[in-house]
Amino acid sequence: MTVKHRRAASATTTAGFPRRGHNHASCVDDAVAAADRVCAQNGTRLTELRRQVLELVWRSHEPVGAYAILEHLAVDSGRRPAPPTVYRALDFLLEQGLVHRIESRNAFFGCTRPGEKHLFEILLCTDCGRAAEVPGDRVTRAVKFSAAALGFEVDRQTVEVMGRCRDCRGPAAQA
Amino acid sequence: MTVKHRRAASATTTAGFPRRGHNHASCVDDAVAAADRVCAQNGTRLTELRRQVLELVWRSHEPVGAYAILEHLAVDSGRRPAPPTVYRALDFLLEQGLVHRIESRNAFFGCTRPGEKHLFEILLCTDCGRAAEVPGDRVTRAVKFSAAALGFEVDRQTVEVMGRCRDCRGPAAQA
DNA sequence: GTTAGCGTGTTATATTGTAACATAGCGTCA
DNA sequence: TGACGCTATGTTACAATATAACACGCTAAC
Repeated sequence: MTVKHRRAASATTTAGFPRRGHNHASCVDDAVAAADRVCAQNGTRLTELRRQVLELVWRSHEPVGAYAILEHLAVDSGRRPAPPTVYRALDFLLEQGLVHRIESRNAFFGCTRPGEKHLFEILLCTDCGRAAEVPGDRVTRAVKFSAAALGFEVDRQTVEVMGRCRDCRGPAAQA
Repeated sequence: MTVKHRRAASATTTAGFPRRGHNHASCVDDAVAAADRVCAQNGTRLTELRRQVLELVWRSHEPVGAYAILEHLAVDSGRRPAPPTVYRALDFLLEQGLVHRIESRNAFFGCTRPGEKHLFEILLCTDCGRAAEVPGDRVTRAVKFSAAALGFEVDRQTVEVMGRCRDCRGPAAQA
């Protein structure tokens, strides 16, 4: 809650796929800390349930479905909430900009730049299943450009890129 | 089936949103003609059912859901096929590159460049509900660029842009 | 005319998402 | 303090989207 959180450098703020064997616990911790901060700024409440759901989204770097979260909640806490409970928590987290929705998978994953208004693209590795968020400035400009040519006013955009991450491509791509 | 179809200029090959009051029947006709050609080239069969589904996808320039297609089939032809029937036809049309899927809507709409291997973006007008396909070369380059920086190998991409089309923005945007 | 392969039909069910209403917690202010 | 209002969560029921698995029939090739 103190000011030192404002620029806490960490794995979660790193664009791209994290290295194998990275300290994932700190990804989660950072995400929760950032969420606390963002909610405080926005005057909203990161309740216990919402925090739990956020942690479950951050359980790995693979996008996670709403019903998978529901399962994990059941396992972790013994109670099994009904779907609306999970969807409402996810809606909240989406509104606060703490998670993103991946349309092509009907799944969610943790935002790596919480609290910053930002446009982004999602890279999805079809081998390992992980997702990574990368800044979308360049793509956004390209989108705006072609839209403008048609008199189309851009409100928001979804860019999801399927392919293989460096780790899955093997040593050849590690350069 | 004759060679004159190969370059039939038409509304369907126009990128962007068609003008209000355009001759939509020719959009549909062109789409079916192109489908015949593509299937002939690919050695696949545009069966009656598949043609019907394609026509229903082309019923308007708004993306259409699988169950809406199912409804229309029921109305148009008296019989009500089960969901797998429609999904199989849609899968076929997707494979042949005759329709696109809009992930953020769970809906489908007709490809305006059938038979050409192409990368594209989808513009979705949140006012009138219409979709338009536009060439995605610029966006594709931007996507490749940021992916390459992370050693990510792009296979395919989904770019969906929400906003307002020129018609819906009114005269100010008609310039 | 038999047969292999493809396309479609059919049944059942899985997966994802929401509407609508009930209950509970919690701060505020008369 | 206790009634009120607001937000969050619980609960029930259902809607919307999608697929698995197996049956049947057509047709093209031999």
